[in-house]
Amino acid sequence: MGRIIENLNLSEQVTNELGRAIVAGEYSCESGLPTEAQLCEEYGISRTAVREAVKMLAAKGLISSRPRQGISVEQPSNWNLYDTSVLKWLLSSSPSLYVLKEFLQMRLAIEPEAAALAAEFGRDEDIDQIGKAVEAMKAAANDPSGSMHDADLAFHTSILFASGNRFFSHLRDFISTALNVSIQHTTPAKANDLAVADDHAKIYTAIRNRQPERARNLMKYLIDEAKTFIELEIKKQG
Amino acid sequence: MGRIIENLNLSEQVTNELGRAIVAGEYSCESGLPTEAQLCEEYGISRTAVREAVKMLAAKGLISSRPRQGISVEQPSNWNLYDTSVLKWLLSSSPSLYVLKEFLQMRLAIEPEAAALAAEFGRDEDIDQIGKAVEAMKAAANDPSGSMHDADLAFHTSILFASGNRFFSHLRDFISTALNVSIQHTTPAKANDLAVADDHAKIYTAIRNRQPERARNLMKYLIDEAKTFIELEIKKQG
DNA sequence: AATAGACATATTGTAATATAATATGCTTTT
DNA sequence: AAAAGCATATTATATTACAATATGTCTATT
Repeated sequence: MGRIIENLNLSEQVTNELGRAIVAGEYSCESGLPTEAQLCEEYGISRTAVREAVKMLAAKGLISSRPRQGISVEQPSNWNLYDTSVLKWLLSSSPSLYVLKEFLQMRLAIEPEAAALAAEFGRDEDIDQIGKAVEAMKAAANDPSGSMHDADLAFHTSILFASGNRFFSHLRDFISTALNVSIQHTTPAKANDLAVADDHAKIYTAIRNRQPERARNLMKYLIDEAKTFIELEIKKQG
Repeated sequence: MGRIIENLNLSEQVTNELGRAIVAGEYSCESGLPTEAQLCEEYGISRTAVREAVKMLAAKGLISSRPRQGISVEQPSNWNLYDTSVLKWLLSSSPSLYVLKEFLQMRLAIEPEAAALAAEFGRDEDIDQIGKAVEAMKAAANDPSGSMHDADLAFHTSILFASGNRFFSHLRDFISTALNVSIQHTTPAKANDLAVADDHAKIYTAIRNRQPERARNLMKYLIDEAKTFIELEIKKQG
């Protein structure tokens, strides 16, 4: 109420708040959600706004509503995890180290294959974009004001795009989120930045030289390192 | 499995129709969509229903709407391809052989890794489910009345589930859709059914015996065969 | 003539209210 | 005790009204 965050209109705000609450487990599958009328009162808004929020959450697989029965929470296995909002709500509620491990397992499946596809089928102009990202990483490694993080993101998303496969490209938000979480758990060792940039450059070169197997293996190695690091962290904490 | 209530309410019907039209390219990014008022008139329904449909489509990343500007179509790269509805609309409009190739590239990334994860971390009771699917495949191979297709689906989804990773499990609808499209393009060679069932059984055995690398490779081989077949088909037609 | 500001206008955003459809449980009937 | 029917709670749909917000046009000032 008091604080105004947002470009978001009313129903989007309610969607956010309800989505967060559902993913955080504040409403269970059994208990369900309050009725529309109750939600109206709770938020002090009209039924129109509530219903629009309900429809949006239903579109993301989080809830379903039926007459006389009310609004029920869908099983988590039906939630659309590849929806950016759902992912955001999930990260804001789960202990992120475990989610991070799941992220890395997915990245290990996706990214080496994407690199191989980019090397095999990628269009030259799309591969140029990977090169630009590598240059930006090198620059950021030398210049502390440059954003290594942004360049890193650009590198990985440009490879997904260069794969020429829509289903890979579309995972850019997913991978970006995974990288963001990764960063939060990685001690910023600026000294390594140049070595990291070099690892990335090697992948670019393999793609540029149309060496799918080499690109795949280098990418696999890159992510495996991060995974090993995280598994150590989990062992420490748990 | 097939709990399907084809009983769509009004806003869901409109969502379907508009979603299909958008994905089919009947509304471009530039032209945008008709105004809410026009849609009301076109479909002969109230603004409530139209707005709810618009909100659902916006939640799936297909459109966005702003005051005074109207409803605009988002760039296809923003569409949530991992939404079951969006996938359905996509398949109903695209030449499916090409989409099928993209599907298979994704499956080649996901499923071998999922099989390896299942072998490494899968819970025994989840692996049992894979075994049951294999038995069902064998039974269907001998008994023509049995559904090979359903058993095949169950096999692949149970491996995703046994991976223990939510992001893999959630791709079950995606993989199912891919398999369905595959089936449509595969000549039903009932004679091979027993051999096919045997290939699947080997993967199950590898997972059961906790051999991640073997499981990965066998699965890779299985999908690669389908991919090779499809690439031949594409060469024939194009 | 150029530019800032005011204003008209079209379109979505929000609200309020009314009625219909639909399940669920209770009651009545057999 | 089982079946039929009714009451009721809840979402589904429709209608109307007004608010908020951009966009373009017109006006006034320089």
